Amino acid sequence: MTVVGRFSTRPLYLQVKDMLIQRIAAGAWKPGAAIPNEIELSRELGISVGTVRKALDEMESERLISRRQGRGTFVIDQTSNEHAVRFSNIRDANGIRITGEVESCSVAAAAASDVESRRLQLRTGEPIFHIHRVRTHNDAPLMVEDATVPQSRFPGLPQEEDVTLSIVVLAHRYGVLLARAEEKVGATAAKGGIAKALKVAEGTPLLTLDSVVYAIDGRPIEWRVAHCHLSDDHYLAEMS
Amino acid sequence: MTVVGRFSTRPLYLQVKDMLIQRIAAGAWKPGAAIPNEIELSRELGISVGTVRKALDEMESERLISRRQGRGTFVIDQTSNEHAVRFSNIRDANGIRITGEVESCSVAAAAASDVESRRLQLRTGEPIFHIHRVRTHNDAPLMVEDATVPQSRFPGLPQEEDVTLSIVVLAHRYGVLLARAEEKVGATAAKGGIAKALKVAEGTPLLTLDSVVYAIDGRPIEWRVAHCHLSDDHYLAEMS
DNA sequence: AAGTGGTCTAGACCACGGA
DNA sequence: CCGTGGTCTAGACCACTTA
Repeated sequence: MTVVGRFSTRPLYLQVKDMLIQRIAAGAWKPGAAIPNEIELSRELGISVGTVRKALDEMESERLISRRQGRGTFVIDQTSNEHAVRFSNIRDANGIRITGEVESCSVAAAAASDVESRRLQLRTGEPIFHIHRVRTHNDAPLMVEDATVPQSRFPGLPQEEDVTLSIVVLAHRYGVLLARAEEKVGATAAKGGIAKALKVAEGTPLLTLDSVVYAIDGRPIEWRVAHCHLSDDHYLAEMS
Repeated sequence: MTVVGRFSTRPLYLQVKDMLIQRIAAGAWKPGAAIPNEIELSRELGISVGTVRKALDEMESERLISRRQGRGTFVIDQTSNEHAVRFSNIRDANGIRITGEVESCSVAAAAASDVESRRLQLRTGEPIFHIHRVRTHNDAPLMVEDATVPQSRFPGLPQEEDVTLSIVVLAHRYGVLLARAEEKVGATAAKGGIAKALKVAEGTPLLTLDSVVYAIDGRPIEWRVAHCHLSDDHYLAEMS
């Protein structure tokens, strides 16, 4: 039996949450698998069920687990279709989130420039990867994107053949749990290589997305600048 | 003493929440005022403190109240600067949400067209108001917007001199509590009257916002189409 | 010091899902 | 039927704010 919280002022339920998050990130339970029930967890930790419940409730609201009455509590599979697109606000005509399919892709190692280190909260010169992608949807060009990620979080990335993956799936493979993203949206005129890649005339208005994805520890994981040409698709922001 | 929940299967804490929301919408407590403490509410309703607490926790997450340890629980003032801009994703250079200042404004009564009735979940022909506004920020044109609201929710609106108000403040005056909004974002080229109003050349890429604001009962309150020219400002979407 | 919300406990019973 | 999470209770003590 593990007793938590004896020497910390951090609320017990947050300590429980921290510990469970760590266990999930470490892969103690596979995605989709059930975790021990409330009673069992409370016994294991030597605390009350209500405290475990509060930790689990918060984790559910952060999309780390899914709880269903009568069935149990399950680790969410971040790589599933449903969750892999959670940081894309682009939706098809049916309102389904899409990311498109990667048509071409290239990776290069580099040192962080001033602006890159600022957006990713690194020191200038820290090693990073640049990932360039062209995405299509229904065989039509959808977007051109340039992503930057810190090498420290994705060691050995260029060896992987997985740079076509969405950041959600990629982060999952490297044991990074994602929490949220911020995306600046703008309108600019297509020009040069971007117009060519998207097969539109120069001057066509494009949606530009400048987004940063943050891990559960609050640190930035990916900075991405994308230029999109949306035909049957649209960008949908939700506010509450 | 009021006893709730005897003849309903709806969870007690949701009934409590419903009742408190109704009281707030009815103006039983003024914005910014403290509501009775947990113990008092639980005694008044003849239920446990934990149940009251669960209702209040949900209401806080929906921005209806604000709770502060040692002070009390307060009704949020939706008309305050902080909350009046909550459905605008446009931010200034400092990252502060802005809506701009209304430069010109006009209102007209009309019957809902097909598309309007669809977006606002009305029947075609139901009475609506059209509100046209031009907004500036720092003396530069910011956006041209056309809003549509159902007359049923805002009886006698044209008599008011308040059509320059944001939908959040307006809804508050008519006893409507807002919950969330959805906004389609696109990029189009400026033309005609819109280019003139925004003082930009024809063909300039503009951000178009097509948004619907929903009340706490889930029904649409406002449909708005805006064309924005953002110079020092930007549009920021947050995802989680 | 008094009053508030925040945390934590240790139960009880209910609603749901699957065997 | 059993096991799960969901609701609800009735307390205790703590941390914070204000007077």
